Amino acid sequence: MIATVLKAQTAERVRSVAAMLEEEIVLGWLLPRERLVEEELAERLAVKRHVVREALADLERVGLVERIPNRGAVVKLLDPVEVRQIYSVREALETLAAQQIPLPASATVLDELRAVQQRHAVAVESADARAAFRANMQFHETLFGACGNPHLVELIQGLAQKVHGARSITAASPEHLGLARDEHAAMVDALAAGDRDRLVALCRQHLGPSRDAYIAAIEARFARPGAVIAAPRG
Amino acid sequence: MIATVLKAQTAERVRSVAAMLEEEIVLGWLLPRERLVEEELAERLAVKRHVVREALADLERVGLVERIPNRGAVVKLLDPVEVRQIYSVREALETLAAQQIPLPASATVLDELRAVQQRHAVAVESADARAAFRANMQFHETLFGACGNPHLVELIQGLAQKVHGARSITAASPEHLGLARDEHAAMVDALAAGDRDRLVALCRQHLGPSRDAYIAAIEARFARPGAVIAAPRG
DNA sequence: GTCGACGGGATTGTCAACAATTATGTCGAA
DNA sequence: TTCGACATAATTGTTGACAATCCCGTCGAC
Repeated sequence: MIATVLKAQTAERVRSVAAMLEEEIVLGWLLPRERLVEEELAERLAVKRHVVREALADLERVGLVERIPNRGAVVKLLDPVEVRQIYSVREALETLAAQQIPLPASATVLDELRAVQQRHAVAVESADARAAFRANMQFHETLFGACGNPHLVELIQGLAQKVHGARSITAASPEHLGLARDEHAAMVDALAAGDRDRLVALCRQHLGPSRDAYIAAIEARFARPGAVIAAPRG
Repeated sequence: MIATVLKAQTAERVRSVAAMLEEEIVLGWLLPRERLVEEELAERLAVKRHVVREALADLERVGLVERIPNRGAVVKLLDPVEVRQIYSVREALETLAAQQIPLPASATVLDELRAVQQRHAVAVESADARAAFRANMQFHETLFGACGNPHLVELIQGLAQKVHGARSITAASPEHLGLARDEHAAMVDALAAGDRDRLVALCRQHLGPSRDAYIAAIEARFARPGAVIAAPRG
């Protein structure tokens, strides 16, 4: 949990701190609505306060964190409506990307994908949530990166980041991790076989469980007394 | 061209400065590859350097500006490949949004749209590029905002911002502005008539001219000697 | 003449002290 | 007890000074 940044330009340290905080959020170390105090984080991560400040600003832009002037930052909790909206766009974008991947996939892509998938499987096996998270991210980056449009990939990743706050539920659950691993394997098969319809369908299915688990968790664990549980929507 | 920010929280001042720089880029005051010196901007906009710094970080994240460590920021120039990629995604997202707008559009939306369109028409008539730009932005925000998914709208706006750097070509051209005005009018008609196919087609068509003008301008005016003109793609 | 060392100037990056703001706790009066 | 005024602590926001870095022109050695 200790930062390993000794000599680096600030920009990199900021990214590093932001990434670290993001992981802590995904892994459930930092829970929604939890306060993020600048000085405390600065000391814990062994950086100066202004670096933490910039990192928090970044995370706010991404949508993982909420900042209120003069009051500080907290881990953002999405309400179910927002989650559904985000997943709706994710589905459209990932479908779009999947449709543009040249099939059958190149050996380069397949090799890298299989390597990453291997790491993911190992991480799942050993219940290493952090490693699983990283491998999972890299799997999707590689997969969608194959579509050839970096700007599309950027959007897909940005949307994935937004719902990271809810990830702590699925990121540690063995069933979810195992399911994800199997679905990844199926995607690689579809890529190799050049079966576009199956690939697209798999990408779409892949989103469902995490979305539903997230929404369920919000309603079960983080619901505010008096908070309105909104109706489903597009 | 003078900032009118007297008393405000820093966050707002940062947004204000970022918006001002964005406009100067769109209007051609700041050209691609032009340097953005922090102290100079700070003095010109009557804010502290630290505010300019944050604003530049924002614009970098958006993609309007490029920052190199220890060397500062410059207005980013997209190459034709990137422009095509971005417009490709824009088309997909705007189509998606247009398909989700409830038809026929509500009176509220139509009224606001017509009001904004009116302002846009006036601005075009009087060749007020800045007002036209603002009205244009607001028109699209209102239009796509009607789809009901704020996250989708956010993505659409973000992509539009990315290509602002090239906007200086079309933002001042009377033909382009006039064409945009007419197309906006047609969109409002389609919305009122509940003609989804026409609406979607119009949104798609609306993107073409600015994209082509941008690419042409890049190749004609900003091409680097020795720069490779890439083939069309995606 | 070309190349590398060197220095000055311009610009960005870093920092810690200070100011401003908000939250929290205490006390007294009704 | 309950409420509000006030003081105090915790935290964020702001600033200017200083350090580090890079660009560029100059000069000297080969």
